Amino acid sequence: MNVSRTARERVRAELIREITDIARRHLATEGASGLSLRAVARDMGMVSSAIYRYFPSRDDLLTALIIDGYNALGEAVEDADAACPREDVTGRWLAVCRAVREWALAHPHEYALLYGSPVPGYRAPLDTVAPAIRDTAVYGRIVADAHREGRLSPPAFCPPPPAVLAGDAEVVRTLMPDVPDDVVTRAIAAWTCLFGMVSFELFGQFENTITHRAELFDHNMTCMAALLGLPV
Amino acid sequence: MNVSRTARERVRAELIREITDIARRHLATEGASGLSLRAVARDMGMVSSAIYRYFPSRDDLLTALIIDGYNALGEAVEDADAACPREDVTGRWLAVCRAVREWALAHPHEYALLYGSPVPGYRAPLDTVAPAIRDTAVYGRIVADAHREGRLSPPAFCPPPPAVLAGDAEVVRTLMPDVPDDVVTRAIAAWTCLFGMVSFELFGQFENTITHRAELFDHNMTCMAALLGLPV
DNA sequence: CTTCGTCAAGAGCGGTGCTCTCGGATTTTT
DNA sequence: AAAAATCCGAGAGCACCGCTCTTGACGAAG
Repeated sequence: MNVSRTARERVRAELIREITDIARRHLATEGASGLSLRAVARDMGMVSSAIYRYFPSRDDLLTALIIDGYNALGEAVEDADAACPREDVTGRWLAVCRAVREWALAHPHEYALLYGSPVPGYRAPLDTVAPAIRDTAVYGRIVADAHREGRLSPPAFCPPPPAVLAGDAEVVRTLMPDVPDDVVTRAIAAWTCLFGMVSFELFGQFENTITHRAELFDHNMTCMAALLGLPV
Repeated sequence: MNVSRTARERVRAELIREITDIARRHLATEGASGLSLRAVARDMGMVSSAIYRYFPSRDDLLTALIIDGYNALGEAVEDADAACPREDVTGRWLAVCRAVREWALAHPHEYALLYGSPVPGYRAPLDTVAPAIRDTAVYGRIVADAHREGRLSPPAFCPPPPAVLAGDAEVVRTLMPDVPDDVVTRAIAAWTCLFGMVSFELFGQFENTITHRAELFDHNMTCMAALLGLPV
């Protein structure tokens, strides 16, 4: 009965994969709010109600796409990091930045789903948090490596972080062990600046202003590396 | 005939104002995608088709809300800047940062409309660009003032921006006259970091991680001031 | 062979943006 | 003052949406 059950399960898993694939294609062309179960069903030659056998609601389909998106971005970031020599911490940081930007440019609607305005009424389930920090985990490893190997010399012009942030820094340190508080806050600043740049570019804030976006991005991320204390 | 014409025009203008007010209320409670012309019409005791006499499409209503939002944020930023002594450039920068964050926290859905994922299929008309840069214009004035009065001493650890960015810097300089290229790129970095922080906080990226958000925000914006070369 | 769970299909509910037409009111012109 | 042009609200209607419920077919399990 195990084999027969897996027979049914297999076709079911196959259909789920096909639904998410088509949904991702729709997402790429129409955006999150244009994702319609009926359209997906139409593309599959199914009747719309049949989709509900596999995804109980539109939000559940969205959750699947969000998890896939986080994993895709996380994998891109992991690959970019792995392609660098481990001791070249600045190169790894820049590679991660570029990987985020390039993945976002290649999948704008998926990026918007992950880092743009939250979908109203949608509450991200807990299954999303693990994939959501794959990229951040890579980043934390880079900072931790740089710190452990003594390659981190943060410039002294920043005031020390207030003591009240120590608790939050403790939480962040689970991703970048042993890193001191002031480096933690700068790491957050650099990370938010990275996503701020990508979001500005993708969401149209650079329209009619910035034309050489890759160059500006690289330069600003290099400045952020310097702010972090990485050798530039 | 002028007075009679304005009679009609006046009730028309009044209705337009009432529609946008109700729409803004709906936007605040349901978000952009929950904004429905029929619901607005229902709230006004009107029939849905009547709304189209005043806004030819949902996108036009959205445009009105976007323009209002940019103006509200711009005004908040202008007020915050004006409340500071003109020579306290660092204080003005911090006041602007806090004004952006506080306005965003008070009007999350409007902020999402302005700086979040673009509404698919929606193309912002040209009327939005002037209100859209009110806040940036204030920022530019602060940087320009600081530079003109010799209060800007950018730390030397950043590499100079590549020459290819000179053209873009020229465009940005319309908002911050006479500022050198390297300060322009840092100014962009600080500005994107500001909105990156606000977006991260508002869009849920700090969930389960950062609890003292105002303190982290202030500290990071102070670091950005230092990066810019403002006295800290 | 019968029972039971799974599934596709269809009808239907209430909602959406948007269009069109039809009268009535108002304004403008003659 | 009468006639013409304009504006406007109401209603019906189209095609779409998410979602629910029922029905009937099919295959696996006892």
